[in-house]
Amino acid sequence: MTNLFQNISDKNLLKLKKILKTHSMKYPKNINIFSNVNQEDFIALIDEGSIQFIYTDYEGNKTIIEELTKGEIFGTLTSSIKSESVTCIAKEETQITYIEYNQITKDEMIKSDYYIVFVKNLIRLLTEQLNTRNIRIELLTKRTTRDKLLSYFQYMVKKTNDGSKSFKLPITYTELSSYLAVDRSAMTREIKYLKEDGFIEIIGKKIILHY
Amino acid sequence: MTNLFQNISDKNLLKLKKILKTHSMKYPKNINIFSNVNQEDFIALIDEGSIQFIYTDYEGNKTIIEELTKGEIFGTLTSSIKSESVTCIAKEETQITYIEYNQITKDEMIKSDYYIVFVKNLIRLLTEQLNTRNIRIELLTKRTTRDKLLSYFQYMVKKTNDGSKSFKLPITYTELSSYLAVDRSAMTREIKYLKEDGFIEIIGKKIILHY
DNA sequence: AACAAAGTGTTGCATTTGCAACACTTTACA
DNA sequence: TGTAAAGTGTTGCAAATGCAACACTTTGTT
Repeated sequence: MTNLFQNISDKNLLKLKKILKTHSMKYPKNINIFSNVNQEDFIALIDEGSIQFIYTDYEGNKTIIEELTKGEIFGTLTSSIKSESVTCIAKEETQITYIEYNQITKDEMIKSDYYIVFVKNLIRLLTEQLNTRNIRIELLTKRTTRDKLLSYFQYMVKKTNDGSKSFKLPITYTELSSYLAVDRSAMTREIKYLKEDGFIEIIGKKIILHY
Repeated sequence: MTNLFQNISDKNLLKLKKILKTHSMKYPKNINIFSNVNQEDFIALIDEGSIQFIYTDYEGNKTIIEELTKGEIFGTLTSSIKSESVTCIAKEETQITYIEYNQITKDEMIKSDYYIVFVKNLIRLLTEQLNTRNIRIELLTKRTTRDKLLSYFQYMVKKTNDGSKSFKLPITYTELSSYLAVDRSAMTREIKYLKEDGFIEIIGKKIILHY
């Protein structure tokens, strides 16, 4: 996992942040971030904590569009921040560092020693995010809940990558249903069928694949 | 829409391509791109034409995961290229320019005059792609075909942005069903209901919203 | 420790959806 | 220009799914 400021020494990091004129904000749990976004384009980095982008439809139903945690970035250039029906809330106490987009490409920045490293990190971070989006899209395009689950499980096993064909679910089942965009109870039912059919075995949050 | 080489003069572009050691390939229609990807990380730019990433499941069902056209980029860092079950085919005659990832951050490149511009373009292109992914995810997480369609239509009207509440469907209905991950015939049926319920009006590929 | 809030598992039922099959239209190309 | 391929519209039917309601468990907070 790339860190936006990786390979930059602490001393240089301070200088860099000064040049970029970053500023940080702390948000308590459940607080709505960005009640009013009408500023310059910016990049936001999650220093600590995690956030959720939640879509609320005309009937009040809520869907988690994306969840970002420590180390990930988002911003006016990359997210659906501008949409009225999407709110961004802090899932826990969260600290965010803001970097104005213009600052990144100004002369002083370009001439600095750490510019290249910073830009490299930024590009890598963006491509990593693209990857996570592509993976979710691949899952969401599955025709059935069963296929979504089986694919998600396989993906998690691959990601875990200890020799075993198992993994520990890193989120709640409720969140998983939201991630896969299926009804929670219907998902629970399908998981039951998967167990009955011998595809999987579940001990708490540990899921073992038999396929 | 950002172009990877925008704001670089033709003369400089030639120099830049030399430094980056780009090379281009032409692919005829329906040809499988990347039969064997085991090389360095690279970025691929579509100069001309368009490509599709197609997922084939164990039963042989095909799903279009993503479609990229002229000006868009993809590559080992950003796509599911490595997956065995995903193939990439040229939808029409397509020319692709390859840029090895290492070349972008080598000294000679960094010192060149157009480095900043190039990197700016690259970052903007990546964020644009992130946006298109986020939008598709927002559509795919809708609970029903009706909601997917209504949201997609609204998005298209917004994107078209002539005063009218209408737009011209830029793809076939078959492709739309794949994009929204629903059965084609079921989608056609739902569109019929939407017409009957007065939500929309369709003249060929022109879709007019009444909501 | 005590309570509230969130998460989980289950089920019946209505609705939506996918699937398959078919006829017809439009598009592509040799 | 004629033929094949791809796209479109339709329908019956079976299967999958969402929804609602409920009980129970776990987690979090004061």
